[in-house]
Amino acid sequence: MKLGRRKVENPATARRILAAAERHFAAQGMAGARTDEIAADAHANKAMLYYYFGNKRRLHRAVLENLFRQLSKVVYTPPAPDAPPRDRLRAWVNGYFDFLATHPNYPRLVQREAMDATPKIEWIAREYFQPFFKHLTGLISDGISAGEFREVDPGQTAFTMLGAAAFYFASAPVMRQIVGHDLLAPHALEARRRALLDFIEHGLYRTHPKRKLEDPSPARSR
Amino acid sequence: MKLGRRKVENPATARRILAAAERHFAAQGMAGARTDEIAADAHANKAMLYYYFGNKRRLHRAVLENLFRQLSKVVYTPPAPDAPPRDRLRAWVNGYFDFLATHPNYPRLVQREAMDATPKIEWIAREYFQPFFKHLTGLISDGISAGEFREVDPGQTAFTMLGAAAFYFASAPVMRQIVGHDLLAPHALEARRRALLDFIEHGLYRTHPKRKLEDPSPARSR
DNA sequence: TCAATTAAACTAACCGGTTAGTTAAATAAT
DNA sequence: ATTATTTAACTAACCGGTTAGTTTAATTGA
Repeated sequence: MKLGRRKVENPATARRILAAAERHFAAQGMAGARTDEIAADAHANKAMLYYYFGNKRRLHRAVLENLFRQLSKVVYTPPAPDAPPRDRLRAWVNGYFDFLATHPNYPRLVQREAMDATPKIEWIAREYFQPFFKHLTGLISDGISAGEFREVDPGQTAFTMLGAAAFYFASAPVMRQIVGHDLLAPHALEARRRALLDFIEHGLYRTHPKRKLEDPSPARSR
Repeated sequence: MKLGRRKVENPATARRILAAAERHFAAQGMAGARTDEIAADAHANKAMLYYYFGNKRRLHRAVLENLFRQLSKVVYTPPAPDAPPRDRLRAWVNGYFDFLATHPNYPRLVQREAMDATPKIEWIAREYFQPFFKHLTGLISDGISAGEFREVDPGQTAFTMLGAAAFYFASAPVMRQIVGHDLLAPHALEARRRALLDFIEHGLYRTHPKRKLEDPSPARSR
């Protein structure tokens, strides 16, 4: 027999706090973000932050895990498990790119963690980065084995791909001042996606698909 | 004319503080770094920090400007101003790579600034990032005009190159946990340099130089 | 039906450790 | 002597976290 007010598992306040925290942690970092500002931004009392998340560090961790969970759902699902490596890699890049584009706080949050020298984030490396990285290098290795890719070092190539993708998003705040337009605007994003795939392709493939200049290519496989 | 002891331009204490601040700001960020710890790391009293640099923000700025100044000297000097674009770009990449490798704090410091949304860093964008970026896109444009490079978007290609280079160094702290060895060790750095140049080359060049598998290539042009 | 009960959700005010920044006085160099 | 340099001790403000208490609403019993 239950008494009292029923507990709702994910109340609006907690979600607002999580969303505000995500913005503030991405923009200012864990040390720079202010709990008062997060609470104000979430239209909540500061104590609610501690009521729902315990302390600042656990709130920060909740933000990261929430994003990692969403990323995992997207990036590990092979749309065509036995398609040629070339297509599987392109699908992976597109999936990752879509995630970055729709979660603009993610790149800065993880880049901040990646730059952190403290061992406090070992769980991130073990739990999320490691499988993520292994998955990508696996895709590249498959392509090499199948003879579709040049005989590159998969790890180095993964670094290059991840850097080329993440840097664009993580640096968007300043780059806006440099190139004069918003890097996250829809048309800019599509241009970036195309440039990224083009560069990966010509940097990785052993055989370059012939491309007629005036003939529009068939619809991009996503 | 005796004016008493002239204020020395760059006394040992100030240099030690600057070096310690560079490490701490790179590892913890502006907000996370502690002035007491910087002072202790520099074997100086905290007041010295304020005596020489005024306040924390100006110390941070001094750290950045010191690095930017060093970078400018390296990366804008064309070793062969009328060499073919291909060689000039490779020289540029090698110069930038060398700077990153010898200044391991730089990538994290600038990445932190690049991710910062505040307008407080406008001077960085205008004074350093903008010319730096323009210079690189200029090199790429030259290569396209000369017919040596594919007809890529110079800005997008610059993003890719910068990201591929910077990400490796900025993420070195975590990546060490993921790949199991130190990314900044000398042999790892040389492997990275080769992989980076190889990827840029095959991603950018219209004509791929033939390469014999067993024949060691001539000494790398640096 | 309807007040009593109970737990969840929320708030305002406060606390205490931390941290950027200051000061006054001593020491070193010329 | 005079000025640059260095130090320990200090202060004011900030900020993460707490607390004591209030409000809201679901449930229950008569």
